Amino acid sequence: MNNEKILISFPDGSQKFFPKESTLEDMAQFISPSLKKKSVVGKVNGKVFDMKRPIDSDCEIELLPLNSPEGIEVMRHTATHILAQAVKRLFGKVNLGIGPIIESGFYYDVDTDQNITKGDLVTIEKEMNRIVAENLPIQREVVSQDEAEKIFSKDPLKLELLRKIPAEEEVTIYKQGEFIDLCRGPHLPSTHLVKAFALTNVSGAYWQGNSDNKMLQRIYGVAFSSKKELDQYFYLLEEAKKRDHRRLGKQLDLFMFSDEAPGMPFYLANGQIIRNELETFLRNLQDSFNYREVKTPLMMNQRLWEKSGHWNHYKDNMYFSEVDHQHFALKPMNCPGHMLIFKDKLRSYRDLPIRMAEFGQVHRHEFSGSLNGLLRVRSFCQDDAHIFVAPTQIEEEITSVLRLIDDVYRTFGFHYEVELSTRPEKSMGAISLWNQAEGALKEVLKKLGYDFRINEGDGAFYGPKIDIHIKDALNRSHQCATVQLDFQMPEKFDLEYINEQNEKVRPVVIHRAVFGSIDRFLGILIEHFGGAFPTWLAPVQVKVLPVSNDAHKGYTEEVTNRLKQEGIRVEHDDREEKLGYKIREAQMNKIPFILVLGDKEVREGNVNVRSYGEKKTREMTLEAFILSIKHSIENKEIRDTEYS
RNA sequence: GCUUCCAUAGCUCAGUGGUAGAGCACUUCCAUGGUAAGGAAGGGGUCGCCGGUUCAAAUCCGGCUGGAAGCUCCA
Repeated sequence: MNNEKILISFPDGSQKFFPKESTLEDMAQFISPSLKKKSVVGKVNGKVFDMKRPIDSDCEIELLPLNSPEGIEVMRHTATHILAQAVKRLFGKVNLGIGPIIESGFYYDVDTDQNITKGDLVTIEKEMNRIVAENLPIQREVVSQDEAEKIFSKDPLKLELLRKIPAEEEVTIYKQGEFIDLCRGPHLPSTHLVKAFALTNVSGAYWQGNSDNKMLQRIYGVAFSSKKELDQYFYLLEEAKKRDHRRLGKQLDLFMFSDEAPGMPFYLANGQIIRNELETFLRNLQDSFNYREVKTPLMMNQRLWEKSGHWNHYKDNMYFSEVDHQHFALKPMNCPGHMLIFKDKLRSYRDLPIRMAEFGQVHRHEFSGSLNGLLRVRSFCQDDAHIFVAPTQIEEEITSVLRLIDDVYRTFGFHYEVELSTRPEKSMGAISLWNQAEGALKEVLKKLGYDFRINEGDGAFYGPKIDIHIKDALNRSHQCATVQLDFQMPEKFDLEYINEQNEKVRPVVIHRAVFGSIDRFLGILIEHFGGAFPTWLAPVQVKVLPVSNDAHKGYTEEVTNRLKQEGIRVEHDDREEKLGYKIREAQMNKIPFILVLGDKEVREGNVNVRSYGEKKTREMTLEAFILSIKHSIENKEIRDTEYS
């Protein structure tokens, strides 16, 4: 210890000298013992520091409690060390990979001969709790590369990580009890501050995310600053499970799957109604944006795919068939078909832009392990369109596409984020063209005032793209719409139009989809609305129930027929069952409106209306009900109950 | 495709080597007039498929198919 002093500034503006090499813990202690007790980590000039890390120069500090965002992150990080320590204690010979924090928790990748199963998680958790109870102080140490290599000489994965650390960077290790880990930190001062955690899952994960590498066992956990938040987490998980589109799809008879066609959905009558509504909605909107709808074959000669470049980039994911010694492929995309339509006749600049839309069924052979209900399938319907434009029309046309997308998403109440994806490694065409295309997209987004994120290297192989991510009712993000610029396809297919100077020139193609996949979009809608669809989408919009079949059958039939005439999807439940039974069933089927008709309604020519999710009923004339429900359907009103 | 787990009645699930169970749904009968389940009886399963171990397999082992959570991939 020397006598040098450093000047420390606190958040309230006050300042004080401390001996050099003082720690945040010392400073907290100075202010008050209770602050020291509460603080688990701190910020030094905005950077998160361990409580016990010596400070050697003047700075601004801020002390943070466990329930601060930084505190929680550091706590999760410490939790993952405790996990690794527990696994080492229990399984002996274990090599550690990486153990980062993720949303709500953490994981650690471990390499061990022993197979860790979900059942082992309980045992590991117990050991973790023991380590927490042991209240092990956590110590940070700066070491040299050489020292570190000695420490981790028996840890091949750690050595690999260590050798990737640039020479100018400090190498730090963290110790708690017998456990040492290579780690950037920071960490909590002691293991007992990890309060509320649970291990959730175990799965395989490739070392360094590369499928050529060894597969490690990844143990997942969640951790929060209080037991209450942990409980809340599991509660929300339960809620999400209740909304799972696979479960609701079964419960509401929307769709099914069969072993005879893995990854390919069968739509039941109820689900097909919703799909048709979605299609009709977009078809009408596209009409107003001057699109023309086409239909191309499901299967085309393999030659076409070789020509388009899909063969090279995508053949492993395509389905093939051989008939009459000819090789055919099921289309994985609609674009080549649309290119053929464009080429079918001579085009003039006066024809542009040509907006060619198709609800096209595509087949893609996805890995069996990635299939997931309607969200990830092997056959789906794209609301695809290809817009052929002159280069000068790009900006205007993209602007109009983004307007269309906005119209659609607003209808469902989706907020969305915009992302620009640039040239991937496996790309086609000249880099200068790519740069030009990326520049054009950026320009439009800026002009429209979108706050967009750039996703380097995530573009399609033929061009950069704008992806739209929607946020659902549980605040989960889904990529749906995409707008892609393509200079390659026109080149490959030698597309031309005649310009003002009577010269043959190349058009540019804009690919775009709004729902993306109707199947996937339906899956997202099911979860977003929890199965309680807005009236315009609901498979059954009104259920008509007589108080007594004997006395009110005539009137319920009359009302049902009247609603049918008005184009409303209505069902009449005249089974010999109690009224309460029928109401329960209608509610469980999440039908927007129940009409109960008895003596009173017959006498007054009224209907008694109960909306989904509500206990209260309203009495009104049949005509008033028709007017109101038709208004709701025409305006595609969103019921507010689905956000509750 | 890879790792781990799972597959029992239409659905949700119980059943750890000795003759297949529950609730809901379904069928029949009885009852039945006002906003979330009226009562009784009955039918229904080659325990995903194929093979092995065993006197005996839903149960143990192997393969296949399908599913789940991740990883990888996603034009």
